[in-house]
Amino acid sequence: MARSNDLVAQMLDEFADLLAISAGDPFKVRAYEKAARAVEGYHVEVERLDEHELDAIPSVGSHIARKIAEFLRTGTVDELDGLRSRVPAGLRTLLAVPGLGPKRARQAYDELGVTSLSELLDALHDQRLRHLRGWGAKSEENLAKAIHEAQTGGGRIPLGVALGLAEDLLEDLSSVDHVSKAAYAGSLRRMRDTIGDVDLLVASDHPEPVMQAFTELPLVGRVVAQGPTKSSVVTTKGVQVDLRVINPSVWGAALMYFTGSKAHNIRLRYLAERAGLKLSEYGLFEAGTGRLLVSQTEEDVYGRLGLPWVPPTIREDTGEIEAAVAGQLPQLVELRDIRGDLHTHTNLTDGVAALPEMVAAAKRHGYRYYAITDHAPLLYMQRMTADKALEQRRQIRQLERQTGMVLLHGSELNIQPDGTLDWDDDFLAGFDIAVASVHSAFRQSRQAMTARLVRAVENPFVNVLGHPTGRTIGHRRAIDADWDAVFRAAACAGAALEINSFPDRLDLSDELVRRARHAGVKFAISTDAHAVPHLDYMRFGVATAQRGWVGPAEVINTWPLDKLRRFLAKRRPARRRTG
DNA sequence: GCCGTTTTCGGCCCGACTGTTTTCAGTCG
Repeated sequence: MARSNDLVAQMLDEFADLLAISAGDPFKVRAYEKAARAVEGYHVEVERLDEHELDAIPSVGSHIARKIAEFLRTGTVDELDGLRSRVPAGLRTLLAVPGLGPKRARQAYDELGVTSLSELLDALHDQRLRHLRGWGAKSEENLAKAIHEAQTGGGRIPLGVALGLAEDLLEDLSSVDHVSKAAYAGSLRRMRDTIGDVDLLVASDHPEPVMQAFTELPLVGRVVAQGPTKSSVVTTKGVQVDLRVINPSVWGAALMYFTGSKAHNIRLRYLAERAGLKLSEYGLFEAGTGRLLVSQTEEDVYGRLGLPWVPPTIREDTGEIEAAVAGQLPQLVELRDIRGDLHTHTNLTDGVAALPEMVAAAKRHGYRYYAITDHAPLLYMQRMTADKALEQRRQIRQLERQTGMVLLHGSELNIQPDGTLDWDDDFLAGFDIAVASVHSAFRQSRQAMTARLVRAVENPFVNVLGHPTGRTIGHRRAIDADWDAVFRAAACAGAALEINSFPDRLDLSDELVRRARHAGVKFAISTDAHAVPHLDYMRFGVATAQRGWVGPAEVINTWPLDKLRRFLAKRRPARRRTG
């Protein structure tokens, strides 16, 4: 089930949204948002805390602590119910439209009675919004575009959400009688960045009770179809989940079939056909006699086709079959290869955990080294200063001595529209590592953006280009640049490209990763963690790297420390003594 | 609503960008 911290954070976010729509005190709105982030990232499950302990969470005071306690006790909060009754249901969903905030959502409701996305689309269609104060034709046009983009995102859900849901469901299913194996398949197992519906596979000799249990799970909102071996449901949150129950003896063939991709399966069946065989979800058979040859494990089936087992993350028919036939499947980077995280934040800027907590968590992950890369001054809202950075460096050195862990003091710099960065060279030279990222002016022309990124990666102090395209999945599209030119420049200048593991970023994307490889760039797979639980996102970044066919040698944070240090240092001019 | 070695009251993330406004409001990061 969902972590209690996430449920509480959702509750507080709803509080903040409804207050904002009700034109409440903006500082109060922010207080709820801040508390939501603090709870979400808090290292202890809030359901285990009493009101006094809740109050001790930074950014949670006595009032919010009381509301959290009420929520955990009763499942709701009186004051929130009151707010809900005063704000039309549906109005809140409009805040998810990029570019539409609480003020304008409220205005559309007050003056046009708009309470839902479909009513907003009607109003757009009738050109009624442009007559409201502060609106015009251009705002209508931008809004229509934003809605269109969000919708053609296609109802797909981010990998991280789908995986969490699948794991919750599998945990429930595994405890059902007669279930011998349970796994997720489909695009989720291939770790695509977004997932259409969740495919689950269960091995059992008694399918009916398993199906019955599945359709009665608490997460199920609606049963779309229910049969003895296949059922489809829609969860309470609107995600479609398909379950297939198969005999344990055909596990391997079924898992292959339901993992896909469709294109990969078609190629395999073609290979089988040419060898006088027939491949289906029930196994690999002799075409003439129909005799079953293999079906139990994926390795068995691939093996009988004359192929090594193909990792699910590359089963897209983009060359993996040919490589497998030739015995040249790439060695892919694995989570266990990762020796450290090179992009993380603390509460010195917009993280929610203090430096010692993050370092302790990194140590629990078994990392050999760990970089702290808080934001730099040009992201004004973070109020970073040189003094703060130096004080943090002092603390880091002290923590290194205390924990015996190798800590790299870094910074996440801001790439300005002209490609320049925060701080001067002397100050930059004091950092162990610098990640440079675009945080503003996302809509420059391709030419300007390319020049901007190239200038940034060519800066001798820049080691990693952070979340290179700036996309947030389902929300903001990638910036426009000549990526091949950027990749060439990065490879030439010795700057690594980040594969940001945050599930709504996954940036670079698998496709761009593959292109970047061809330019010979190195990668840094990092979490961009803003809280302790975010460190677990590493697996999403690793999966994205795998989808891009990346091997461990190409990933700088699989390297031993001395090799990593040489990579980080080699581009820098000899450091001038600054006294 | 949260928070505090300048404050228990009075601040609170600050600037860019966009489109609308004839001087600024809303949204975003």
